[in-house]
Amino acid sequence: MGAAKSKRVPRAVRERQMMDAAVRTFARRGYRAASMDEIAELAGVSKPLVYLYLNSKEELFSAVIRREAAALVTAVTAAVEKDAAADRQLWCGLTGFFAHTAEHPEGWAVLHQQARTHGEPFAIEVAAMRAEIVRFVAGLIGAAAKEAGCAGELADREVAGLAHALVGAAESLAEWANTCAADGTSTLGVIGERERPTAKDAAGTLMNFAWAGLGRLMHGERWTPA
Amino acid sequence: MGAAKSKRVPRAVRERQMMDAAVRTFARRGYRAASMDEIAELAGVSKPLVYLYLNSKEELFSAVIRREAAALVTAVTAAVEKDAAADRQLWCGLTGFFAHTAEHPEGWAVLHQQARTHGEPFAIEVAAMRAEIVRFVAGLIGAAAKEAGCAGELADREVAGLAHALVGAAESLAEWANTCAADGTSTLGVIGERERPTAKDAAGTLMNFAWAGLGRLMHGERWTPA
Amino acid sequence: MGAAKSKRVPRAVRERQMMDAAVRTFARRGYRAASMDEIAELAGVSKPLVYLYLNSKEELFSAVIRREAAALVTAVTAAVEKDAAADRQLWCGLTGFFAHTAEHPEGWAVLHQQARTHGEPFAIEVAAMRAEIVRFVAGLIGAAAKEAGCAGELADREVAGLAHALVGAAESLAEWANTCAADGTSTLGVIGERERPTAKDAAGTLMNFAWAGLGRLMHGERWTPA
Amino acid sequence: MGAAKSKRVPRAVRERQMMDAAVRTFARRGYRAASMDEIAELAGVSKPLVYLYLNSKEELFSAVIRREAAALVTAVTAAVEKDAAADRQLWCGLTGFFAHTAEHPEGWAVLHQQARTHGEPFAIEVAAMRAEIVRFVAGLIGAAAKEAGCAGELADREVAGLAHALVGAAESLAEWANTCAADGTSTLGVIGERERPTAKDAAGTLMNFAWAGLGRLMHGERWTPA
DNA sequence: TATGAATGAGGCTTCATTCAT
DNA sequence: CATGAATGAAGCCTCATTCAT
Repeated sequence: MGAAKSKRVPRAVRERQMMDAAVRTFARRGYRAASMDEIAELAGVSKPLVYLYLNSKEELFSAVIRREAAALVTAVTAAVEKDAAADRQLWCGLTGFFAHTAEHPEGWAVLHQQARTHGEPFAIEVAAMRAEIVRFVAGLIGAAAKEAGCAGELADREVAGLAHALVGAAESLAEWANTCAADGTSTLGVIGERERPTAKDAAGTLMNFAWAGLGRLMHGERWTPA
Repeated sequence: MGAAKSKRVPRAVRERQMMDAAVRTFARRGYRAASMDEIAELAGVSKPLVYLYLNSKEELFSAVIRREAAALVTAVTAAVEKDAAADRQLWCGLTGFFAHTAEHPEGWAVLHQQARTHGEPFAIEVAAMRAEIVRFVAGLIGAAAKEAGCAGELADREVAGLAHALVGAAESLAEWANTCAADGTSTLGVIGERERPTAKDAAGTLMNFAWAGLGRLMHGERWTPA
Repeated sequence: MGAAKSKRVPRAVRERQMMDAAVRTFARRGYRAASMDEIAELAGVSKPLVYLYLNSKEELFSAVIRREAAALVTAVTAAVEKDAAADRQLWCGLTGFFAHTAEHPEGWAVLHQQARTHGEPFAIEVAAMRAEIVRFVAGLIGAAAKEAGCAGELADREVAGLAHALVGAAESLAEWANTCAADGTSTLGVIGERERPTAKDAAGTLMNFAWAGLGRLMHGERWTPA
Repeated sequence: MGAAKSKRVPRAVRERQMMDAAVRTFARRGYRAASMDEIAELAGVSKPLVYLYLNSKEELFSAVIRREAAALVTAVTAAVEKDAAADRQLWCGLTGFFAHTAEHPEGWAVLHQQARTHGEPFAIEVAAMRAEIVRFVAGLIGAAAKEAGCAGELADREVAGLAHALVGAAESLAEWANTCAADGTSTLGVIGERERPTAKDAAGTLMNFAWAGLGRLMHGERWTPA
């Protein structure tokens, strides 16, 4: 299983191997159910070495979260074209987001499902990353409003709420996509759609879903129950 | 502790007490970290009685999920006005959803955070409930399209994607609202807004966010990257 | 080994069995080297039961110390004749002390060797017991001085030092006696004397050693280096 | 950390550094709780080097005991004036003993507290040292008896018991003194006196306590319970 | 002379689960 | 209907010790 049994590996490499194994295991089993034994075996090392390098299950999880969060933020940031129009930037970011979560489903699972479920010490790290992204999106919405010459129509608070909803929808779509994609053994895919959307499809769906609506909002057209 | 020590209680009542305790405990600690000891104590009974009535931790969790899922579906279903217009129906459903998740945050936490995080046996039950809701929403979108006389503009697949995004956004908002509402000690609420939105506010935000965009879509106005 | 396998024993009894096993094991191996496994086996129960009743190794050790300290103080206290002369009281106390430590060598070993060696939480309990005894002895010395009509000759501080030395000598003799008495396998007994002194012998030795000297001190005869 | 990292140090020096670190660590933590890691770090070397030079934890501890025991015996021996009167010799020896234990509290702690607590292999080495000292003291008592012209009054066995008690009292005083001297944070010092006695004070206390009594004994005056 | 890399073994603790009453 | 007594299995973590350089 784990890597071919190669002895005497430099620390940095071993640490990466261990964290890879940890991401996988935490994603598959959840924080509590994942055992250090399993992680060590998957990494192809003995348990004491994991402790020597990463100190404890908690610190290991924390390190994993930080690494995956940084990778995600980097991917999204790198995907946007800096000087494009706001809608273009948002589309780029979403595409980057969906592409990254599709390529690293286990990292995304750890961030989205596990970290938020297991108490403050971890949730805070994820919340910080999420807040960064929400701020970025809110900035784009605000910029778009200005570009459209209707800054006054949207209160800051409203912009924040919309950004939150957008990010939430994106997260939800990403998880849904990954659930569909799981190998054929999963019974979950059976319910609902089957084919996994590409990153561009997902981004397009979301842009259509939201951006168009934002356009109306910016022109003061609001939906009201009555 | 838990309930006042009253002996000789009929089975149905005892079972409800146990499941209430279980919901609370699972929501607070997560599936793995919740101990049968804690659940039994919180329910005010001895552990063997829990096993006598609910057989095992797994079955107990399963029963909890089914109960909470049914309650949520019932609440949402009951909230819609059967013969109203599609947008009105959607708004009603969303309002009912946000109201129920706000009144039963622990049930919602178990459904949304715990059940999906802990392997197939449980996730399937939640996925089924979610699929039911998604179908309902998709039906509304389709109906709205028909009402607007533009059925042909939206492919079924597109409708399903939009329904998914809408449900995802709603779930995200619901969780966010509950996180805000947690007692002041939570550091998570600090990031982003502070005041918890009412159910109607949340539903309105989402309708504005999505419905308006849907309107455009139905008229064939699509957003494209180029 | 451990007691004949008797199931379903009331808690109080089981707790005593466990503590007996613990005293034995701690005395034999020392606090750190004693394993909960060994204690449980010696007590004839499973390890979880030990934890259920006594919570942790630390608490178990603490409980053992308290029990043994109380037993020793009780034994010494019970041995003195309340209204006798001071020297008689001291002799009685010493006899009781030597008799108790001889009958409970493992308890004494835990108090004298283990508890003082393993950090404050435990050492404090023993120090408290020891202080109680030292105060008692100091009181007797003071009383004797008064009886002899020479209260002024001995400063309080001097009395305390003497009491300390006397208690220390008694402890040392008790340990020495127990070391001698250890079964034939011990190589320690070979060095020095062989026959174990009786409690009365030991008390007599100490009275002769110290009391007679105190007599001189009380009359102002002091030893000086020059 | 420990010493400044100086490479290529001759073996003898390195060994001393290691044993110094070991004494300190064993005194602070106890034999079992002391880890080879901590010792190596405190010595400023890598763990394999410790094993290369000292083979195992057990041998290291043994070496430490031998070194400290030899140092103590040497100090006591060197302190006595060879041709002085017996009482003078005893006083000198006690003074030397208290001075040495005060200057090397960690070595004394290892000898007195740790070595005797951890099984035969180590206890024997300490017992041997102790026996040597006891014989020396017994010799002095015998000599004193002869000097006083009353050799017949004291049986050999009685002399041995008295020597034991005297040594025990001295040990007890030494430990008590070191306990007092520990930094102000120790709660143990609070019980009993506060100021640490000098070596000469301690020796004087003991001489007064014991020697005077011995004088009486030598003249046939015995204390009897009745 | 000296060390970074690595592990087998074992200890403390907890938990889901079952008897016997 | 209800429980006090009890345990097998497993998890986290640490340690003394060695290998290859």
